Amino acid sequence: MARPTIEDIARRVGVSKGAVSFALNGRPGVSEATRARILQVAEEMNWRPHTAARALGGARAGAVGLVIARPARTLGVEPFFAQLLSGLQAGLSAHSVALELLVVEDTTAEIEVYRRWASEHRVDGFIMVDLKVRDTRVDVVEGLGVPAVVLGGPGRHGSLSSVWADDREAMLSIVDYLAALGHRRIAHVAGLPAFQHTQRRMRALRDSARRHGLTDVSSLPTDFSDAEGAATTRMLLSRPGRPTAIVYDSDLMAVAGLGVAGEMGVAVPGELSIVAFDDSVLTRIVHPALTALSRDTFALGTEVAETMLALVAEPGLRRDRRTPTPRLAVRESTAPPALAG
Amino acid sequence: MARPTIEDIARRVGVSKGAVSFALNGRPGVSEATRARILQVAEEMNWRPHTAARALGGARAGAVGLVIARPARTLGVEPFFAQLLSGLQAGLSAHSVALELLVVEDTTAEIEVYRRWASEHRVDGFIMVDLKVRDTRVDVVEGLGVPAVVLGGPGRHGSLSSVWADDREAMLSIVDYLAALGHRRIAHVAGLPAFQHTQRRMRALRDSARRHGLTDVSSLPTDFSDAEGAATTRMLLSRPGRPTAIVYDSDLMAVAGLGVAGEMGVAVPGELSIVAFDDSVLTRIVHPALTALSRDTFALGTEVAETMLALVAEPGLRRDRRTPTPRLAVRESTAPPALAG
DNA sequence: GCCGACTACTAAACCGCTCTAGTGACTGGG
DNA sequence: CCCAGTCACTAGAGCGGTTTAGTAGTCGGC
Repeated sequence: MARPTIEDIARRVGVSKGAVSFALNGRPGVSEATRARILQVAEEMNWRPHTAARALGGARAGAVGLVIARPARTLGVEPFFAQLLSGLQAGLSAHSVALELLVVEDTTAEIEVYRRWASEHRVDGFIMVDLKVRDTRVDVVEGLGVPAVVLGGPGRHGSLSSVWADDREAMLSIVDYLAALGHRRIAHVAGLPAFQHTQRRMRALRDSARRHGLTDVSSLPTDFSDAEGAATTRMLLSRPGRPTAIVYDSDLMAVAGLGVAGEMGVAVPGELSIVAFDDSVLTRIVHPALTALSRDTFALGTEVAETMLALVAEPGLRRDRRTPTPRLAVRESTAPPALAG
Repeated sequence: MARPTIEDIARRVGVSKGAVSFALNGRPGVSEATRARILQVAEEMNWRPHTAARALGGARAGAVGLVIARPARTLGVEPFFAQLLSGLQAGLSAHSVALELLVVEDTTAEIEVYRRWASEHRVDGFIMVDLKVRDTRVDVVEGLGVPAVVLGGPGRHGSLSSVWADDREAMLSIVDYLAALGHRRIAHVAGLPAFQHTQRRMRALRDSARRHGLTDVSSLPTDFSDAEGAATTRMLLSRPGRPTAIVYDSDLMAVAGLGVAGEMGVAVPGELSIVAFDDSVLTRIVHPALTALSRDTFALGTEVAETMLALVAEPGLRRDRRTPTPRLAVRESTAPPALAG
């Protein structure tokens, strides 16, 4: 038999389609005896629901959408995304919800996809990342009437739910640590300034510097690429009064920076301490291993997934979930600064 | 208006649903004038097809499935997958086909997902990776009657289509190069021996060694993790008569190996040459940059996507596509072996 | 012994789209 | 002038579920 439908089951059991539907969905309207028989026959015939048919009736699509606006080629290099994806997967697949993934070039295209997917009834909700300072996506998605979870905060994300880690606290802990080691000239190789989290980190750095009375502290924006991370490092290390410590907004840039230091003969951690704002194998397999802010990105993903599922189950709900503040994993790339300097 | 349907359009234009359907799908049955009016109204009303409704009629689902059997946490670290994903995305989204991604624990679960998705009519085809030596998935998917593309070959993948790069040629070119530099003791830190591509590479290495008259050449299987890559390297470097060159089956393991060399005070490339069988930013940002087999994984992804789309459009088609043999990108990690040895 | 409430079910509408069979108007050939 | 053939379009059946309205049958209470 090609693909049994509930009609086939109904015929075989000798009841109506409706009864079968009730039985299979565990809702009242059939006796326990009948339900058992129906379930048994369904099992025998190896019946599976036809998702399209279900979705047509106005029910769930059984999938959530993740749209990432980045040049497609660069997605591959960020361990963060891959980890996040894994976590999302784990959280969603436990409930048999699929993840529809799409990488687009820019925010305009991203919005277009949200519109399309929503109207095509393709997904039950959206997951949004990389929130910008003044993000046009928020309004659009709010207007779509489809649940959405924003990764990142606290910040301007309107009425949408969010899951976030405390970037500010994290940055403060890094500066505290470096200052305690004796560093007074600290540079911050930041990410795209358009992003909310970049802004939060830059602000935290400034505040912390003031608190510690450090005057030679600065943030330098980049586009998150290893190329710009390396170029910025090269620039920092070749100017007089160079920093004794650099904080990188991603592990990838930190590793690129470490490469530059090696190339320029700057000893790490002897002459330069390096801290990465993100952790992954990357920071552990290089030599020296990098001190890094270790947040469990995988867990972050599962957290987002769960929030998403809760929202889908109960529309109108709003949830803001703060994940544990990441802690600093101290490795070999940080040490007190050289006395000269 | 909530969500316009073709019925709404039909009413507004003053024609029947059928006519609207014909017009919107560019098939004959309506005059050009009517078609133009319908398209215009559809545009005005911002109509979008309801994918579920379409799929219900027996048409396309508009998505293809990729199931990866790996411990979810490890997915994040392989640049290869992320790159591949990007390429797939690019190829599919150009035709508005979505990618349904699922990470499962093992092959049994993977097969279960294929079965479920096929019977749920959720996807139009499957993309399979990591083919094993005797892979049970092939038979199952063949029996499902859903088109599938296998990444990797040439090998046993039954009647399924495939896209592959020539691993054998690639390994031969690496050994040729190392032999030409003067290396005679070469080790190969391989991946999981259960995989077809691992077997092909190991066989190629053996054959090539014989051809070059090299006797001290061996392959050591690992699980592809950075941990086992590092451990194997440690073992290799600490035994007497250690290799002067190591070929790693992935860029991640190569970088891990480089870290071990640094830790053990073995100079690269002075005392040890390192070649990675995969390329990504990883190999370029470390210092020294690694000589690597550079295949365009992104392009591989788009190639797979196109093959998939062709198969969906024309069921029964079978295509075996060989991609360009990857070429060796020589960087700083390879040099002639030290004279002493 | 009748009414109302409840149970266990059936029949059929409905979701939005596709596609086939059918219809009326027009055209052209004999 | 009639008939076949084409064209442009309509009506409506189906796809596989969910859901609502309706209907027997049973039971309990007064």
